[in-house]
Amino acid sequence: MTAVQIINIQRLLEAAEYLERRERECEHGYASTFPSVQDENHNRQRKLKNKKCHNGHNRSTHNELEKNRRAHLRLCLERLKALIPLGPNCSRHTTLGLLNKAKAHIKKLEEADRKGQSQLDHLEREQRHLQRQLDQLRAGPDGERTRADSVGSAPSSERSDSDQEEIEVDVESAEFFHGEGARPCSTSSSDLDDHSSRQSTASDEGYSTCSVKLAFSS
DNA sequence: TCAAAATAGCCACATCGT
DNA sequence: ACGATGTGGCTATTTTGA
Repeated sequence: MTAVQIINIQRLLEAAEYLERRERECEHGYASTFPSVQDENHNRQRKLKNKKCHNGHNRSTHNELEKNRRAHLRLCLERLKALIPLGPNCSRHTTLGLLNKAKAHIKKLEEADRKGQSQLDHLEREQRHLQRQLDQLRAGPDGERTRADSVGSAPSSERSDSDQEEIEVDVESAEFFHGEGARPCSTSSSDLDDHSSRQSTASDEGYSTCSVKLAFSS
């Protein structure tokens, strides 16, 4: 089906809608304009003042607009419903209940985000601390080797066994956080079934833990 | 340019059906 | 009790015509 055919069908539907509305409005003594030609006749019609309606809206048009507005509200509510966990008895929810659940869910997400950020800060501080320790160990007790940029270079053959051991331990801890810490609030993440928020959280954590791993495994 | 008219959108209330 | 709908009123914005 081509785009032109789709447009034609769309116009047919609009025409049918118009005829139906026209027929309905004739019963009440009003007349509405065809939507697509409304723009063309816009100026001309503006000049013809509607004497039946002092505010320019006839009743059925106003009702249609109001129905559309409420349909849009319902659609938004349905979309909202799809985004929040509704629990076991999700068959029937009032509008008020749904909005309250959404509010609680947003609060929970904000709290999870705050905790995740806090853990990220803690891990970054720990990383800096361990990096300093590593630099000190490489420099040695006499301070002869002071190359701070030797972390990213190839492993030296003169590295001591204790250095090697500590690096391996750090890599393990980094791996642990990469696997387990990707979702820092794992205790509460089981009930967060919002895919988008989970994705964003996981990706953020994944990025940070990746940097931790790179710093230690090089 | 500006006042008046037209239009769009929101809200509250009433009523009806489930 | 709750949702859907009709209705009138109000305000902000846009359009029109002098």
